[in-house]
Amino acid sequence: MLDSSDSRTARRAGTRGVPRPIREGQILDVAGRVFAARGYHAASMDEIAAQADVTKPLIYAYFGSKERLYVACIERAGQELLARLRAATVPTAPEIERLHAGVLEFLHFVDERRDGWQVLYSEAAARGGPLAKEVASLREAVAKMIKRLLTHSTNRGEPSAETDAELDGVSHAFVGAGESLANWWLAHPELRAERAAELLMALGRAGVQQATEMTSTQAPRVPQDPTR
Amino acid sequence: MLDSSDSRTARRAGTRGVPRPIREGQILDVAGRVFAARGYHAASMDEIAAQADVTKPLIYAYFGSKERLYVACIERAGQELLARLRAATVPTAPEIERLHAGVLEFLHFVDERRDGWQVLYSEAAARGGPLAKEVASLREAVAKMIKRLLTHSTNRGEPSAETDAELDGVSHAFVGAGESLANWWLAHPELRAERAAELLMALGRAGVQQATEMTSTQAPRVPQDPTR
Amino acid sequence: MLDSSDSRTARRAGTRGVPRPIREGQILDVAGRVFAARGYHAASMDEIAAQADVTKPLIYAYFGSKERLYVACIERAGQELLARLRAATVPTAPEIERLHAGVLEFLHFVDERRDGWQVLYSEAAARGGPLAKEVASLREAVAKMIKRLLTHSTNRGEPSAETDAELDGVSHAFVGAGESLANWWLAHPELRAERAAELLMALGRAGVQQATEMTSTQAPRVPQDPTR
Amino acid sequence: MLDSSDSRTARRAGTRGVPRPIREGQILDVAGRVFAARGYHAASMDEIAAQADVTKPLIYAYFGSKERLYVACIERAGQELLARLRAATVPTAPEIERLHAGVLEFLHFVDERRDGWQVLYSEAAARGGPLAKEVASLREAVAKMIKRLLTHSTNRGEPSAETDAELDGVSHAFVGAGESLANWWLAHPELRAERAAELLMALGRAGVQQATEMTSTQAPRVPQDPTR
DNA sequence: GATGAATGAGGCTTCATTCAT
DNA sequence: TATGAATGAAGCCTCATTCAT
Repeated sequence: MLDSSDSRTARRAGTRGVPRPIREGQILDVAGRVFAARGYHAASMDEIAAQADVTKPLIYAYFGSKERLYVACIERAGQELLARLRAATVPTAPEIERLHAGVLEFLHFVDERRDGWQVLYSEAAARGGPLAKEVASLREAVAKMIKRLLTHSTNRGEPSAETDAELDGVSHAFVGAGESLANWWLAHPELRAERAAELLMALGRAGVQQATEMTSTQAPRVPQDPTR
Repeated sequence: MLDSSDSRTARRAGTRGVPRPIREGQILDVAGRVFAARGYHAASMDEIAAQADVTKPLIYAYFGSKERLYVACIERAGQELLARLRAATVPTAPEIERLHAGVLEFLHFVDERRDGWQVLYSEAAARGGPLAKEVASLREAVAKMIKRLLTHSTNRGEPSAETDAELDGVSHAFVGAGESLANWWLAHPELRAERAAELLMALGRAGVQQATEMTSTQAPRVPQDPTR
Repeated sequence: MLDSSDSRTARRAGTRGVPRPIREGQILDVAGRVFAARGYHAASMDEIAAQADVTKPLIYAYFGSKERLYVACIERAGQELLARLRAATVPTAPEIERLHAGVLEFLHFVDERRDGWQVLYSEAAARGGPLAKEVASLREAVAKMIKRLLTHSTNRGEPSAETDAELDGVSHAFVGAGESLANWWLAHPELRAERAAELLMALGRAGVQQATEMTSTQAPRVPQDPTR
Repeated sequence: MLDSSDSRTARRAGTRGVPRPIREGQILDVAGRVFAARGYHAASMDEIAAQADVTKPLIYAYFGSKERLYVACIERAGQELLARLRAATVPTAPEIERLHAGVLEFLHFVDERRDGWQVLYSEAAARGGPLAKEVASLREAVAKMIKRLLTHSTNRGEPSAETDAELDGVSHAFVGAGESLANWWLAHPELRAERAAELLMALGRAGVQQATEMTSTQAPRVPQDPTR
């Protein structure tokens, strides 16, 4: 299945004496690629070691376990994503523009760092173990960012507990929409990033609208048909 | 040593002579639960067999392989979901109401058949093998349904190729929004299904709006701020 | 690996009420074919049952075990071979002609009953278990027939113990030559059976010659080059 | 329960840090013995590992699979046999002497390396898979050597296509005779190797004679009785 | 005379992980 | 800083065989 590259026979190039941080970087790069390509469970330390041109004991010396290696990958990609989102959404701009900028930045991240993105997304739904937690908490972080944007853009005092839950819901829905669109987009590059962002923004604006209604009046349960 | 929880001594009740279709049902039930709880890779045939109170060879006799068992689970849950969606969205109603009914039905499905839903969602993003394919094709089916709703609700002839791609994108975004909201909702049952559906519908309406613009005029790239 | 003919799903034609001896015959035919094609170990009762259009319990009712089924196959083929050899080598003819007739009959048997032959030969060399014994004893029987032919054709009283061992050796060598030629011949049918028999006979005559020398004088250890 | 022969408790001496080539040798030795004793299918990796005082994963790391381990055994024994045959049959000697030397060397090989020989012979006839192929191709190699000896000893230009096939047949017959005699001989060591070789040589000389006739004139179909 | 349902046992293979240098 | 050698545990799968009708 893995070609003929038996991990035992793999001729190692034998780069020795590389300083630790650099090696860690190399390893994380490869690990990210492999995890993205195969998913956590199906990825094997053997393959990662072979592709990183390093022996397994070294990986264990540096990362301790497969799980910790995986977490390190997620962390790296996740922190980068968060940082880019933060940097892109300067607080002085109007909320709607911040959202737009964030969405665009997200799409760029996905585009540029396919592997990083896939590793984040691929196990997003996997259950069990502490693996899911790591990813889930990242989604939570992004959802929180979105929620803040939604809330702030309609500043009318503290939302009620019920309204707060609904805001959470909308945020998660929006995050999911972004993920799903991003994944579809990876397979359909004919759509320009700006246009893809537009599509998402349409949903975002709907979210803001919804949020506005929710925080102002008790939202009507059956809104009249807007297409009328 | 006498601990009855020894995995090697797993107590089998030993119901014998059960007709095949019934056994298959039992097994699928259990398998769905286990796959949902652990994910495909982490689930073990041993655990499924033990919980189904059956020996592994029987499962292999009936389903052939772990993968085929998994596919059977997906198929069952997926077909049920699709059927319910189709039944819920009677073609005579206005598009927006059909969407609303579909969304509601989806949430009910998720609520009633947590396992069925989780098994569908859990590996949605996993890479490799025919496993992802099965799930992906199901998503595609749902996305197609959504797209049809979006398109029909704005009847203005054939969309251009570019517009068509955008409709695809919106549909997938919407599907992702629904999945994500559903998953969040499972952990936050304080929100009533009707309200959750409302939240999604807000996004859906935005999608319709977007679709309307796209199919009528060449959509303006930078729509004016709706909050103004 | 076995096409899609899962033994569980195989639609049985459902011939019921067939008298036992006939069913046994059918089963033996199929079993012979399968054993010949796959070898004893690789052949599975499932496949035999499926191909014989019978359920496994029936085979067990009739033959008791896989091993006994195999032995039955060997026995049937072996007895037939021995019977044909005996019938072909009428005792009144000169020894050399009897040998020739036997060789020819053997080749005909191999030709007509490929499966029967293969099942005899295929495990001829396998070690372990009582399986090898069955085949080995058959070879022994044939070797003894050969030896008798060799001995009788050079009647000069009782051979010494040492000479007797050598006669055994020659006989086994001749049997092996026949088997090997037969197997080669199956893949090279361009050679007519009569001609193949001729080839073997050349070796046989050499055996007789050797036997003659052995039983008459003390055979010279280094015979002069006959090509000179 | 405290029986030390519990297969689950198989005492491993635990020699660690043995260089790979040496371990490979040890493993091949054991594997050859086990394959020879049980045949390919009946041999179990568990037994081989236990007898080699090594764990299974090591064997898999070094050989990849049961089949490849088997092939490695065959290759080693086969290459040794071929090498010895080549070394023994120096090209300067007359053909008949080369044949004699080869036969003797073969018997010595069988005698000294019982296991090596048995592993070569045991599955000689087994059907299916690449296992048979490996052995078959070795037989072919030996048959070719024999054929060359037969052909060269009767130098009369190119044989016709028909004659060529017959030469092939004779060669295979001779190979089979040798195998069979060798196997019989292993159980009857009272015969000295030189004498056993003599027996085979008698057949060999017959082969040469036959070859001579074939390549000179159109061989008579019914040669007169040589015992006359 | 025949079967659908079921199992105990065991085989091959792979994986994450460690030891000793 | 790095590795060659090695393992415990567990997973998937298949097989010959039986029970109950």
